[in-house]
Amino acid sequence: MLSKTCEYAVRAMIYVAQNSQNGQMVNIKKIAEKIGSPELFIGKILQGLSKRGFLQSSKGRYGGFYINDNDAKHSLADIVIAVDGDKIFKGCGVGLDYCSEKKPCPIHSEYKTARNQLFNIYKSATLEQFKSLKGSELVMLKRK
Amino acid sequence: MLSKTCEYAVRAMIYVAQNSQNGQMVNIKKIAEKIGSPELFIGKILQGLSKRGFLQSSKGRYGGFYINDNDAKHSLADIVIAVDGDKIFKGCGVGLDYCSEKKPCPIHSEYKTARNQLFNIYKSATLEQFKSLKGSELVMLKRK
DNA sequence: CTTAATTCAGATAAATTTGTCTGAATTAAA
DNA sequence: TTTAATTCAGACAAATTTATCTGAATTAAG
Ligand code: SF4
Ligand code: SF4
Repeated sequence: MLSKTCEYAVRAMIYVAQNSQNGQMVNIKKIAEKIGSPELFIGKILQGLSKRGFLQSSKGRYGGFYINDNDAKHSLADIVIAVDGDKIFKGCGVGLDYCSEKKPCPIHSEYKTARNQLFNIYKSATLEQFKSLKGSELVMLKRK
Repeated sequence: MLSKTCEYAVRAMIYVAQNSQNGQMVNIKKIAEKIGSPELFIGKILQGLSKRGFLQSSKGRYGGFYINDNDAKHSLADIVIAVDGDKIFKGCGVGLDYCSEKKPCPIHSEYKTARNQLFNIYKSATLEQFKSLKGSELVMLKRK
């Protein structure tokens, strides 16, 4: 399961991607409102991702965040790993440090398959894909 | 991803199940040592599960915990849900409150499939299965 | 140039999860 | 019956995650 920080990050990135067409950008206030997160918190999160090059920011009045064509190539998995690390995609089903392929437990093989599948889902879902969902097909990114 | 509490719980339950043959029981100290958890913490966790009927306890000197044939029918999913709730098996891939089947996002359908598969894995892995793994085939339940 | 709105940086605070302490109750063995 | 080892209950503490505050730097518009 994703951390709250990571959930906010993914939802925000999707929202920003969807609202970055031709020079458009969005500010923290709007983002927080749309994804249902604390304003200052998602601010911090995006500032971090921005520093690491996952999205662009523009300071000063009328500034905000946006995602260019290159940024939009990132997958949800990229974001998840950037924020939460890869434990969710690589970790053991019962919390052991390393998957002991030598002496696998009963669930090991199946668990690994399911985990890989989960990874593939997040990995093949790019921001670009979400970007192309417009208007009525726009996903509701706010909880409840 | 499971909480630490839940990981300890699952590993402990597996260990207790594996060491509950014909009247045998194990105490907290031994369990903690074998699964690599803080002693008092796994104590608290098992006391909770015991109250809820997931395993049996015997107080006083030479007491400890054990899992009877009926308890051993429980699946890992039962334990996970008891400790962490079912969010991990039912929740949304990006942290929304409810899966909106009406307007699904691009990952919805696949995500749901993977999530269900994960559930089935934990659900079909019973303590009984682990119990039958003895001796050299015994799983290493300690981290690292 | 001034102003207002924004990102940014670093400190702080609140909430939750994880872990510990203390002592009471229980029990089997000696 | 005494003793030692255990579970149990409830309070407490530490660590981590989540969230907020404060003020500085930046920038476009007027
Ligand atoms: S064999 Fe099972 S318990 Fe061991 S690392 Fe793999 S998933 Fe985890
Ligand atoms: S459609 Fe996607 S975002 Fe919406 S609830 Fe389902 S998994 Fe979550």
